[in-house]
Amino acid sequence: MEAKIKAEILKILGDPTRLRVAHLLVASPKSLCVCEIVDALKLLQYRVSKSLVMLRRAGLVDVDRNGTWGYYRPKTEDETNHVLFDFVKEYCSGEPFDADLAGLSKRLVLREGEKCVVGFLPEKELQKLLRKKGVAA
Amino acid sequence: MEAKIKAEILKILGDPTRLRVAHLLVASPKSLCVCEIVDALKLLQYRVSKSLVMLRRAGLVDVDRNGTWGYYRPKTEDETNHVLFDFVKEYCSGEPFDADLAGLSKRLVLREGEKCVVGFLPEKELQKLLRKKGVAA
DNA sequence: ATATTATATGCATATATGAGCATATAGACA
DNA sequence: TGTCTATATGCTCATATATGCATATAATAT
Repeated sequence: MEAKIKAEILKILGDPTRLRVAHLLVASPKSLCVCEIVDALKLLQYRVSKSLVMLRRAGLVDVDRNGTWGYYRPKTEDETNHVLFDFVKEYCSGEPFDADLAGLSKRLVLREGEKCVVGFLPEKELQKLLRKKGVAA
Repeated sequence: MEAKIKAEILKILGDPTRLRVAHLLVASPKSLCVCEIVDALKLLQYRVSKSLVMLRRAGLVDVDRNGTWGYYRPKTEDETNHVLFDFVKEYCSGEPFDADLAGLSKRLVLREGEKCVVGFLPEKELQKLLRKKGVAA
């Protein structure tokens, strides 16, 4: 039954953590690795990791692995997903989604050559590195 | 937290029965009473009734009561819902959603003066009444 | 080799949810 | 009043899910 699958997918998005992760990926112009998502959303690593597993199982996201780092992105190859992604982008406005995106922009400053080169950091450490890069915290 | 509420709403839609009911209401040009939904979707009355309660609690649908009959409709007064409804309409294509709408059209033939005048019917009874009205089953 | 780091996962437990059935409520009408 | 009938809801059970923690895995760096 097709309704079961479609409902299943909505159920996956029906959790605050997963919705924030999905929204971040959908709204981000770049693939993101787990540590970047952790820092942007300020969530525990295992929570993000588990969310990504479920989003992947649901066929919503995919990962390009690059050594230890995994770069996640919305699975746009699947035509069916476009409607869903457009919706997520429009539906997830306001807080905390805006703050999530702001957190992500900051964190992405730490990339070097389009690559993630640090893991997830305690807030203080992140601020310090950002100052070093000359970015206002 | 706003994400919690938005996720909550998606979770409500994340169940096949509720998704079918929601889609039927969103796609229907008219408010529908419970018995019409039951016949269109061929589900048990208490399942439809419970789904409607949850959709109502989530602020997605509303009811105009008319004696024993309750006419349900998507709650469009809530601006936030428009994005959601547009999505549901687009996302819920194919089966069983198309068949649900077809079942609804047939059932709506039984209305008299825009009002529902019969409760939910066993399949045979429904067919008989439709033939009486001169509609191909 | 060893240590470190990024990411994934197993497990225990508490809680939530769905399915199914019986029954309550309340309006309509004889 | 009493009986239909449309709709709502209470209850129980089985299953599913979320949470939190500890730890596994596997690539990298020293």
